[in-house]
Amino acid sequence: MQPDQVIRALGALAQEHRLAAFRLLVQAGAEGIPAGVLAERIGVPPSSMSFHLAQLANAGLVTQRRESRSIIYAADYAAMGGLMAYLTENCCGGVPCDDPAACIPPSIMETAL
Amino acid sequence: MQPDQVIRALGALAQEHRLAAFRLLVQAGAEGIPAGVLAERIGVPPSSMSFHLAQLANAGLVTQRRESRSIIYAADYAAMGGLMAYLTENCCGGVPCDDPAACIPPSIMETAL
DNA sequence: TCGATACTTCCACCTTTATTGAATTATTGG
DNA sequence: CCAATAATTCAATAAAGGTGGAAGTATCGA
Repeated sequence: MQPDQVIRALGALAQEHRLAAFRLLVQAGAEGIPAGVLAERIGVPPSSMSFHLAQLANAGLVTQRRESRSIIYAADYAAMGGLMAYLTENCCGGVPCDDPAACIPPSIMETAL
Repeated sequence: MQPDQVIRALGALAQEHRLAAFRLLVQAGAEGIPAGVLAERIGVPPSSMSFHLAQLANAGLVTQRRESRSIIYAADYAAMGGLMAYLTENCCGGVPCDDPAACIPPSIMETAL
């Protein structure tokens, strides 16, 4: 994952409404959620929701597909995994670690949760 | 970790120079790196570096301590762990998972890396 | 106490991002 | 084709974020 794409992804998630939308999509799974439903659940006008979804899509965090009149958005788990990997990369002083949970000491992990 | 703090953390990382600084600090470990060294390595003026470090500190991602004339910054692994936990929370449809690597299907994980 | 070093704070300027109503495009049922 | 539905694009505005020189604060050595 390129640094540029990582920054776009982080920037996309660093916004109240987009973070809310992404989490709803992550929970929804492959089935996804139509744009209108997301707008209603989050409580923003359709035009605002569309703006935010475009940002998430541009960051590669979500996919979109048309289904009749609706456009259905779904979380892209590959992108999410890539982001996580980038953030935990080198987290033990340059030594790549497969398991972030093991990379960050458990004692610290507990206080963080 | 509160949503508000998550957004601040994501926003702090969603910037070229700050992401670079944070990664250097993550690799440096508890020893940390002085502000001036970070500024030099990243290639930004001291005042800009100070601005960015303040954002990272405000987000709780880094700690600072004075050591003689230098102010030394270090990554806060607890905050990093908390952020990771928040992002992977509910990533399997509401079921909390201890191990994000297991949560995201391995096949997808590979294509992401 | 002076001068040098290491940062931070302040300030003005500029760029980017967020918000919404209104207009536009795409799709479907009658 | 037409009206209704679902979303997006446009445009104007407001708010937030980034930059870097200049001035201010803290620390140290002589």
